[in-house]
Amino acid sequence: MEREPFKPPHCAQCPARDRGFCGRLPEPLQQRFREAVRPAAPGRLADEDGAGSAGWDLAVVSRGTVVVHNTFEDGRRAITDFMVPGELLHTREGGNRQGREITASPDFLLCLVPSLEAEFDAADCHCLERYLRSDALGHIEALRDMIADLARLDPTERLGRLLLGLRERLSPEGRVVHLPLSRNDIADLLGLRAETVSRSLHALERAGLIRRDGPKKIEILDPAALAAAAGG
Amino acid sequence: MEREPFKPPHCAQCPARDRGFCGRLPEPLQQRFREAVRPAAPGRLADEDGAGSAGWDLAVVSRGTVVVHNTFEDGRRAITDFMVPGELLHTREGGNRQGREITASPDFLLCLVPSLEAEFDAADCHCLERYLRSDALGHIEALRDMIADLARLDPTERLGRLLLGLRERLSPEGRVVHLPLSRNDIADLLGLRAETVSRSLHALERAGLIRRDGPKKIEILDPAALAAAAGG
DNA sequence: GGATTGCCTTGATCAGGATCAGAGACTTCG
DNA sequence: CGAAGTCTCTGATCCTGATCAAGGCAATCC
Repeated sequence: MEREPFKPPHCAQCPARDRGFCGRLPEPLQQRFREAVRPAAPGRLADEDGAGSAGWDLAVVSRGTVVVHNTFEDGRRAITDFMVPGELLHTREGGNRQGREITASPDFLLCLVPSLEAEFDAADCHCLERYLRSDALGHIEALRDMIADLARLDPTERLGRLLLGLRERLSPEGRVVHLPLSRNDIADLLGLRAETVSRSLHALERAGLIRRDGPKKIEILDPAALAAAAGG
Repeated sequence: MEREPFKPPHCAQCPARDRGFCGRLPEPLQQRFREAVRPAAPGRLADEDGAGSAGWDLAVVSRGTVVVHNTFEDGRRAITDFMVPGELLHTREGGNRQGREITASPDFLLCLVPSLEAEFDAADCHCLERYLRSDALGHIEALRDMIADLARLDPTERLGRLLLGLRERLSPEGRVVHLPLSRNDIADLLGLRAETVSRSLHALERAGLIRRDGPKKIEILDPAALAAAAGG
């Protein structure tokens, strides 16, 4: 039986300790990674002028939800991406131009590695870079799926896929999803209005696919049927 | 005055020789890259079962257009991404699951590096990995912008932004854009129908923002005004 | 407690893009 | 050359989701 790997206090308390990016790293890199990572909650995640975009080489969401959104000149808003605990926060320096912002829920916490080269030897550094790129490529595919959903699915189908995606990311074992976003944010994420989100949730409930318990708590009664009803 | 760097025959003939990913590499890595890269036109870019997805570590589009599309169970189709000459083809092994495909125009040509580690020493390899990740992060931002457009812009605005984006990617100096996609493909890319694409092009023309010369050749008369009319 | 505020839900109406239908332009092929 | 096919464009109609409007509910504040 293997020895329990060393876990610094902040990792021991991390709700996403063994899931997500950290959990996917191979031992013993995972152990060294746990020692290098530092928890932090930057006052601002990113400035509008792009200056504060990246004071780190690598950031993992530990607690809370991080949201990426674009705002058009006339005020129209769209949420273009979001990350939950365990997921890498993909950004690059100077990436936050006009109208692009990154915000987070008030309780958020990040795990940061300010400089890979300062914390790891060349081999680990190289290995981490490959993992970072692999994660980025996976993220690209997730964004492409989002694009397909926005282009071709109706509101109820989009909502169904969002619920399934959230379950997979937040509680793969259970059937209850706690929505980390308000109706308005869900609308901005799915290209809808809040009223339509309400109506689509109602439709899913009437179809016997979900059950609602308050506005945020949603139980997926039949994941397979929900997936089938949401375009496969 | 610097000496003209060595360019293998296929690079000398490459329409995107100094642009895109290759052109952005620092000398002398660029030169070594040119020697390592091999032109190829794989019969199939990717299999449905994911087997053929990546027989290479790195691929740059040299000629033609590469298109990523999703198909839903009932036949609805969406183009989720596309690359033009000079751009990196971001994919990862096993990435092509059910309903996701990558295709290319008949004249396409890729530049491949089958294995970074086999072709470059550790330092160059590491440097290339960083460039690859940086490019992937830039691509993530482009996809996020696409998501915002699909979520919040009307058909004419989406088309305007597509035209501006194509100009920037294909001919930054000129004002004429040659559409690499059919009306149907543009519709699948923008979440519309081909009829709506036609009407929106007509609307842009009537507004004096573009001039059409055949279905594929479009002149942008006033890029700034077009940008303003397309949500900023 | 009562008032205020923010968020969610429901109803009625309206408009924009999908859908249906058909015609013209260009290419391919016999 | 004509025929068939594909692609593009235009017109008419319909339907879905946006918009406008109002009411319910919970948390916070005085």
